[in-house]
Amino acid sequence: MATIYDVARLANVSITTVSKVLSNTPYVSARSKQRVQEAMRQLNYSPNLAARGLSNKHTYVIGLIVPSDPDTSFHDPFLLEIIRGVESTANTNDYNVLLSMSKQTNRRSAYRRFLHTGYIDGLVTVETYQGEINDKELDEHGIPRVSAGYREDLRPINTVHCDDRLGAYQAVSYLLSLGHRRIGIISGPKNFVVAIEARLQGVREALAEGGAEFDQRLVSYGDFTTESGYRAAQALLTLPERPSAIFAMNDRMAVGAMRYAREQGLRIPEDLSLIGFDDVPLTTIVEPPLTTIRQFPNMIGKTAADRLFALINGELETFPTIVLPVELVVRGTTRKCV
Amino acid sequence: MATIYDVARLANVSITTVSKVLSNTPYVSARSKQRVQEAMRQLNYSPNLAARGLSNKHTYVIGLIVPSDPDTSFHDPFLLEIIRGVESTANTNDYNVLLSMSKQTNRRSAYRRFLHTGYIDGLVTVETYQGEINDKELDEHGIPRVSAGYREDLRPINTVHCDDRLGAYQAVSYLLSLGHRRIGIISGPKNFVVAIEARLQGVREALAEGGAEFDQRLVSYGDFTTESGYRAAQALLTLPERPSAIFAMNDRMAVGAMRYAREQGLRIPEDLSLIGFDDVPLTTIVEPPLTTIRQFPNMIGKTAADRLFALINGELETFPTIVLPVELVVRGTTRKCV
DNA sequence: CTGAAAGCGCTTACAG
DNA sequence: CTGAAAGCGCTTACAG
Repeated sequence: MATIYDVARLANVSITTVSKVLSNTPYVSARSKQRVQEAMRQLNYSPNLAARGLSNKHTYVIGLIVPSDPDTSFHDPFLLEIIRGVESTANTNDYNVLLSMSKQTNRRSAYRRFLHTGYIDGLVTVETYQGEINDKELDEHGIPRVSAGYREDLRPINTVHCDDRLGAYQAVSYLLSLGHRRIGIISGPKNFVVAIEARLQGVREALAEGGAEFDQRLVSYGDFTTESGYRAAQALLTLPERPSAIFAMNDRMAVGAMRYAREQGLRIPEDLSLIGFDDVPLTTIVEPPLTTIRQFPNMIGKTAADRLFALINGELETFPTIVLPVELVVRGTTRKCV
Repeated sequence: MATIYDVARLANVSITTVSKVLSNTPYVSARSKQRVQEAMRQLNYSPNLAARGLSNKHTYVIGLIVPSDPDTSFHDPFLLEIIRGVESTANTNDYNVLLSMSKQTNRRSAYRRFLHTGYIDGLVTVETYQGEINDKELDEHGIPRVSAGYREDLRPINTVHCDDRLGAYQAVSYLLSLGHRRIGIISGPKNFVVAIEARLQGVREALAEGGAEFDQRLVSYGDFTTESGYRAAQALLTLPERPSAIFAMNDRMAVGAMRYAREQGLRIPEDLSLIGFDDVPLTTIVEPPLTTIRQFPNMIGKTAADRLFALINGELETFPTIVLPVELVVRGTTRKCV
């Protein structure tokens, strides 16, 4: 592998000059510049990033910490899109991304490897359950960081997520517009970092606006798995006065609910309307395809990375939470209440 | 951040000595060793990897290049498991992993960033379509590399994948044992790197052994998406003498086939048996749950990383293809032929 | 067992 | 505009 010395020798200049054309400094003669560039091409030269980082204090890599509890694998497609978003904008900025999916127990060591070894310039974290990320530790370290995806507004800075409140509001408003009055809610778990509270708030607002009442008995809690959706639907549909529609806080639980309803001989959407959240590929695989609230995980990843680079470059000291749009996608599981 | 100088000063030794205890060299007095360790703890010291790498020629990071064509997102859960496997064994070896999911067009620059910047000690690649990876370029570079997952045996070294032939053999043998004689095959695309040929070979062997004939008209080609499975099933089920069972080369196509069959009023498994490949979560979400051939992507990732470290450490010069087990998982879509 | 010194490949004041 | 020199934080012969 060619080094800066090889280039300098071939171009007949000093390594300082080579370094200057590398960093695009203005004060280099056109002649030197051209010769250096020619030499670089001939030698197929790329600067060694470790060396550059050592003198630079920039490593040109960011860390990406994502949860990987196999039990929460429900979010795979969503998660993968976030990763992909981060990765693609990192690439366009000539940055590499170091990935950590370590389990809870290894989290600490992931931090160590990432932070204390001087390997990264910044960090984006995707959180699901509370307590996964140690804010204090990270803040003390002082590394630029942005939190992407699920995170609730515990910390109203440097985070980007979708408009959870609005999504839930749209879902319930739509059901109300179809004439549904008794609307069951399948919520996510309370210790989940995803904005359960924000979504419930959206539900309440829609209900209030539609002149319907929020009934706590119509709220059932799941853990985002299909099975928990099945059980939650069971609780909801065996109520004395069963709901005519259900809004589930993710698609998988909606699918679980769908299965339970079917087993009970309920037709969808004739006897029960159903609406999910996320818009993962699964929604168009089930029959009928699931009406849902779409999120844009790729955009979440891109935005997070973009802001992180602003932080790293000092263009930003901090930034207020960025809330990304959601949209209602009407498919086959919703229908007028009869 | 503390440096090796800080530690040396505090422990009252030279940095050489600190470096020695860091690398666990035997010839250090117990006393020095203890003092150094104490100092490291007090300062919360971690060696700077860029510096170490610079003098070492080891960076302690491996690259992971995976395909990310949105169109092939079908493999997400499978892919994520491979990534997770690689990452976890990298971690236990104190290695970090640099991820690249660049699109085809950016592939080259991913290589550049990874290889020519001296950032990685080794590489694991996950390939899907032919031509995604430039073997020649990589071989010339001479970096240790292993290919994981889908890759066909074009290059019978340094690759790890599942036993494609056996999987297909098991699927078809099972259908034969249920009395099926006319068995439709929904194959993957021919330009896919996955071992389509090996699987077709397994099909032929099973058929021969069962005294049935291989009929090319019963083979339909899809591209691994649900939609292509739907269309392939259409081709197969409108044949003059329709098959009583179908083996699809992935679960998504099997699900597409399921949908088409249903639309035609065929009951599953009463009128048509169906068997997939991979065993992704989807299999247990559809109704009835899909009989399939299970792969172990996490193990593929782990094994690939493990072998890569052997390559990096010089314990191995090269290794012959590692073929991992598969297993038949009987669920609800297969039944005796009547 | 211990440490001074050179070197890994770059960048950045600094002097010319 | 150009280049000699110091320094980034480590490791590794080498001499003691």
